[in-house]
Amino acid sequence: MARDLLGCTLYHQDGNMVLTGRIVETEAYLGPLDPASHSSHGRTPRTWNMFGPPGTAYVYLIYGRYWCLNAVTGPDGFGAAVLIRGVEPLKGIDIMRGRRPLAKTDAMLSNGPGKLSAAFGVTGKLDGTLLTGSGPLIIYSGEPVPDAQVNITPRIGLTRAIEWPFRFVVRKEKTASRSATKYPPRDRRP
DNA sequence: ACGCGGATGGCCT
DNA sequence: GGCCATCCGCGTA
Repeated sequence: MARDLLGCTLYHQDGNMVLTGRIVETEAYLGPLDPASHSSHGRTPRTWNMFGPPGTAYVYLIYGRYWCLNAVTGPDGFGAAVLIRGVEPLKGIDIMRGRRPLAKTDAMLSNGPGKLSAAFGVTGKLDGTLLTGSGPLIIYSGEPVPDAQVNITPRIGLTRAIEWPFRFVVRKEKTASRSATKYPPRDRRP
């Protein structure tokens, strides 16, 4: 699912504003047996919606400042999700600029999980909403990204299971998050 | 390009 | 009390 979410569209209707972007970087969290997954500590108040049905948004606060958006991908009650790590801004760029005035380029508006949430206005209010329906936050299919354009690397920012190759990046994307060039391209299959 | 440190607050033991 | 799926600015090259 992390692989196939590349190229999909992130859509957010925020009041009377519409923001969209193309997903260019994702990270997989495999559920309770994945030591880096929030779900590995069981269903707690914070991780409640990570155990929801597939298509649920799991939005959590990290380091007290930044919201991170995940799409639940596992079966209801299982606790697998994909972190959306990078988006190429498409619509509503002026709104995003107003929210992230320090961004030097359009790409830097949303090339990171905390950045894209800030640019799109995604907060904990959207935790638990359905991404596959007609709600304010939607992910829908877009132009598929061919395998030749997909890099697979270890995940980023973790303290456990850091070598697992579950990060997926559209190659040569300026909107990939930090450390996009840190890891060389690998086999396209984990 | 890369590494470091500070900000900052909720969650879990 | 100790994490943390982060970001930014500043230092060194």
